[in-house]
Amino acid sequence: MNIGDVAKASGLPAKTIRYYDEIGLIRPQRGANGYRAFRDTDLHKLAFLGRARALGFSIADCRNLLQLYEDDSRTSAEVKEIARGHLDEIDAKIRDLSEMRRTLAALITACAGDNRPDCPILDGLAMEQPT
Amino acid sequence: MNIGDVAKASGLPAKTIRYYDEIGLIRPQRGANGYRAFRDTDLHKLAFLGRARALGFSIADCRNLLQLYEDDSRTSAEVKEIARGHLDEIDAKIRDLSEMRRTLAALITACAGDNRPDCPILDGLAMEQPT
DNA sequence: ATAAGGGTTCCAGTGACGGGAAGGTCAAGG
DNA sequence: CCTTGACCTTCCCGTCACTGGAACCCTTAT
Repeated sequence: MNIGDVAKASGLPAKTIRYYDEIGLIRPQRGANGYRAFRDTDLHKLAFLGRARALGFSIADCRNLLQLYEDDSRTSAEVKEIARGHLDEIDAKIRDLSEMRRTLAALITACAGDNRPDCPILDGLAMEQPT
Repeated sequence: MNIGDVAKASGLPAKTIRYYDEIGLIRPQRGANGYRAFRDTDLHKLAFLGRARALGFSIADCRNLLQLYEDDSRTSAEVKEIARGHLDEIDAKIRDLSEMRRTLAALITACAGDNRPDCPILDGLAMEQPT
C-alpha cells in the first residue's frame, strides 16, 4: 500500500503519516522507487495512533502506548497508569476552561451589547470596578 | 519604571512583556540608555492583557480588545461579540474534552490495572472488540 | 576595579503538524 | 514515444505564545 491508500484507510492525512515516520512511530519499508510500502501492521498502528490522538494522548504517550501494545509481557497496570495520568490532565483542562467560562459568561451577561461605549467586559479586564 | 518593575507589578514575565512590545501590543518609550521606560498607561495595558490572556483570549483578540478599550467611540456590542465568539470556542473545547473524558474513563474503568497483559484500554485503541 | 544585578538583542526550540515548492515515478491515452 | 495527470519524495517555512540561553551593555555598591 502507498501512503495515499493508508491515508484513506486510516483517516490520517498523508502529511501526518510522514511525520509519524519521521519521528519513528512507524517504520514502513521502502519500495525500489523510494515510496513507503505499508503493510497491514503499519496500518493497524496508524489506526491505533489515530484513536489515541483523538483521545488527546500526546505523541510521547502514544509512543509508550504503542510500545506496550506490541509488548506481550506488558501489564495492564502500566497502560492504566498512562491513561490515568492523561485523564488527570484532561480534568485539569476542563477545570481551567470551566473557570474561564464562568468568569467570561458573567461579564457577557452584564454587558448590554448595545451601541453605547459602557462595557462591563472591558471594565472587568481593566479592573475598573465601579465600586 | 524598568521592565523588572512592571513585571512584578503586572505579574507577567519580562520575556512576555518584551514579546508584547515586539508584536506591538504595547509601545513603551525608551530611555537614553536604551532601556524600556514604562508609564502607568503601559502598566495598565499589561494588566489588561494579563487578565484577557488568563481568560483564554488569543493575542489577536487581545489586540482588538485593547483597541476597543482605548477607543471612546466603541460600542459595547463590538466587545460583546468578541467575548461571545471566545465563549463559543471555550464551550467547544469543553465539549471535546468532555467527550474524550467520557470515552477514556470508560476504558480505564474496564481495565483491571494488574500484572496481567490483558487490557481493555489497548483493545479499545486497537479496536479489537472481543465480541 | 570589580562584582552583582539590572537591562538589551538575537537565535533556537517547543507540539504536532500544515502549506507549498521542486522534483522523481507511474499508468493511461493519443 | 510523448504527454498528461495523479501520485510520491524531500526540504523548508509557518503556526501560537511564548521560554531558554548566549553574548553583551548599564548601573550601583563595595
